[in-house]
Amino acid sequence: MEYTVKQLGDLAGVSGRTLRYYDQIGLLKPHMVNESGYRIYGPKEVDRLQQILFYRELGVDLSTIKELLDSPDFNEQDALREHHRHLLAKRRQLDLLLQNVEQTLSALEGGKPMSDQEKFIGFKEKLIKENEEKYGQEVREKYGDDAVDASNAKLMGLTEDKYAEMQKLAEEIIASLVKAVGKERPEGPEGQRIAELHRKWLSFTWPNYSKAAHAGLAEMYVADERFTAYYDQHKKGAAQFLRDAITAYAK
Amino acid sequence: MEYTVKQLGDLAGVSGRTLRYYDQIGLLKPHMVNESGYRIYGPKEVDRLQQILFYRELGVDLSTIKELLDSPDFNEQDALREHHRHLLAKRRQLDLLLQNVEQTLSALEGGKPMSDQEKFIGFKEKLIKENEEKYGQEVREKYGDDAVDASNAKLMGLTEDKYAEMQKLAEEIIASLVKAVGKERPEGPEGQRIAELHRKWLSFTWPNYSKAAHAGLAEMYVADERFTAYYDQHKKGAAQFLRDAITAYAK
DNA sequence: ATAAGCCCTTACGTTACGTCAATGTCAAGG
DNA sequence: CCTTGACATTGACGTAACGTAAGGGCTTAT
Repeated sequence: MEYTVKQLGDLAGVSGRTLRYYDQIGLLKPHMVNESGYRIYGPKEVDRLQQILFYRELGVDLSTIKELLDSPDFNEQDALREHHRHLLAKRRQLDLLLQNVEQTLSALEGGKPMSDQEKFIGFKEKLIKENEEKYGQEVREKYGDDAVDASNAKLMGLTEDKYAEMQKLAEEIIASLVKAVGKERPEGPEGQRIAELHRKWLSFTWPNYSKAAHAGLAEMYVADERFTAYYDQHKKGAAQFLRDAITAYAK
Repeated sequence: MEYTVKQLGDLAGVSGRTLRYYDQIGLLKPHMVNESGYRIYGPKEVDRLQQILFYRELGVDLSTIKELLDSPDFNEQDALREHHRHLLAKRRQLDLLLQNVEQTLSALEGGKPMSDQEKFIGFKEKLIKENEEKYGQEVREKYGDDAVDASNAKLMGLTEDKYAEMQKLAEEIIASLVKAVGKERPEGPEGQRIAELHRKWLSFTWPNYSKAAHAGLAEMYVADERFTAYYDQHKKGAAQFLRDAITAYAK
C-alpha cells in the first residue's frame, strides 16, 4: 500500500508535522516523492515507522533510534524481544504506581500512614532502568535459580543439610524483619545484623559475593513487585527495610 | 521532616533543577528559605510533589497541574481515584502494545501477517484517552454479550458436551474459591490451581489466550461491581482472591 | 585551611514537535 | 469550467520542561 503524509499519520496516530520532521532529520524518508512534491510512503516505511514508535514509546530519543535502525547489525527480532522486555518492565513500574495510589488513598482514609520514601515508590523510572541494565540479568538469573533451588536443591550441589541451614537462615531473616520494621532503624545494629544474615544467605547460591551486586539486588527488592510481595507478605514495609539495611551495609 | 533540594530530589527521583524550576513557575514553592537562601521543603510540600508526579506521569502539563492543585475545589481523594482509573487505562494500552509486539514477532517468524492497521495498535494514546469512556462502555457491553454467549453457547460453535464441561468448570471454580478465601493465599498452590482452572474456563470462549488479557480481566473483576457481585455472592472476598491469584498466575 | 559536596542565580542550549503563514494540488459538485 | 474544501508543500518562529555550564557562597570533615 502507498500512503500520503496524512494517510500514514492517521494510520499510525502521529501528526503530519511529525512525519515531515522525521523526513527532515533523516529518520524516516518517504519511499518516493511524486512530481508535485508529495511524500509517498510504501510498506517498508510503514514497518520502519512501527519500529520507530516502539522505541519512542520506551523513551528513546530520535537520534538514538536512527542510529539503532541504521546500524548494519540491527536485527528486528532481537529488537522486538527487547521491546517486549522493556514493556514488561514498564508494566511492573505501572503496577508499583497503582499500589502507591491505593496506599495513598487508604492512608488518607485513615489507614496506616506512609513513609516519605513510600510516597515515591514507582516514580524512579530512570533508576530502575539503570539498575535493570546493570543487575537485571544477574537478578533474573538468580530469581530463576531460586525457583529451581527450592524445588531440587540437591542438583545444585547443596547437601540436604546445607539446604536446611539455608532455609533456617531465610526464616530467621524474615522473623527478624518482622520484629524490626517500625521499631529499629535499617542503619542501626539490628538492621546491619539482618543485612549480614542476608549476605550469608546469598552466599549459599552466589558463586562470588560483591557489595555492588548485593546493593543492586536490594534495589530490586523494592523495584520488582515479586520481591516486594514476598517480603511484605509477612510484614508490610519489610522489603523497604531490608533494602535500606543492605544499602547501608554495602556502603 | 525537612528536606533541601538535593534531599527531596533524591527522595522523589527528580533533579534539583526540576525542583528549582517548579519553584520558579510557582508549582511547588518551598516551605521556607533559610538565611543563606537555601530552599527548605516540609511535609506538605512532599505530599504536593507526590501529587504533581502522579499527574506528570499521566502526561498532564505543568501549568494544568498547577491549575488543578490550586483549584479551590480540588479533592485529593477524587484525584487519586482518577489517577487510579487512568493508570489502569494506561496499563491496558501497554497490554495492547505487548500484544502488538508479540504478533509482530510471530508474523516475522512466519506466522500470520499483520494488516497495516494492526501494526499500530496500542500507539494511539490520545485516541484511547478520548475514547476511554466509550471504550469502557464497549467492554461492559461486551461483558453483557459474554453473558449472552454463555447462556446459548451453541451459537458460538460449542457442542453441548463442551458447554456442560464449561459449566462444571465454573462450578468448580466457585466451590474452590468459597473454600479457599480466608484460609489460603492467592499466590499459594491452591490459589494457583484456581487461577489455572480459570484459564481453562476462559479458553472455551477466548480465541487466543494471553496472560496480559487474563490479568486485565482479573483487574475487571474487582473494578466492575457487577463482576464483584457475581463472585462475592457466594463468598465475600472471592473476587479479590481470584484477582490476586490470577495476577500472580499471569506473571 | 583546604577539599568535597552541597547550595544559589543567571543564562543559554536542546528535543520534538505545534502552530502559523503563504502557497500549490487534487477530486468532487453545481 | 469553475469553485470549493481538504489536502499538500516549504519556511520560520514558538514551546515545554528541563539539562548544562559559569561563577560564586555555605558547611562539614579531615
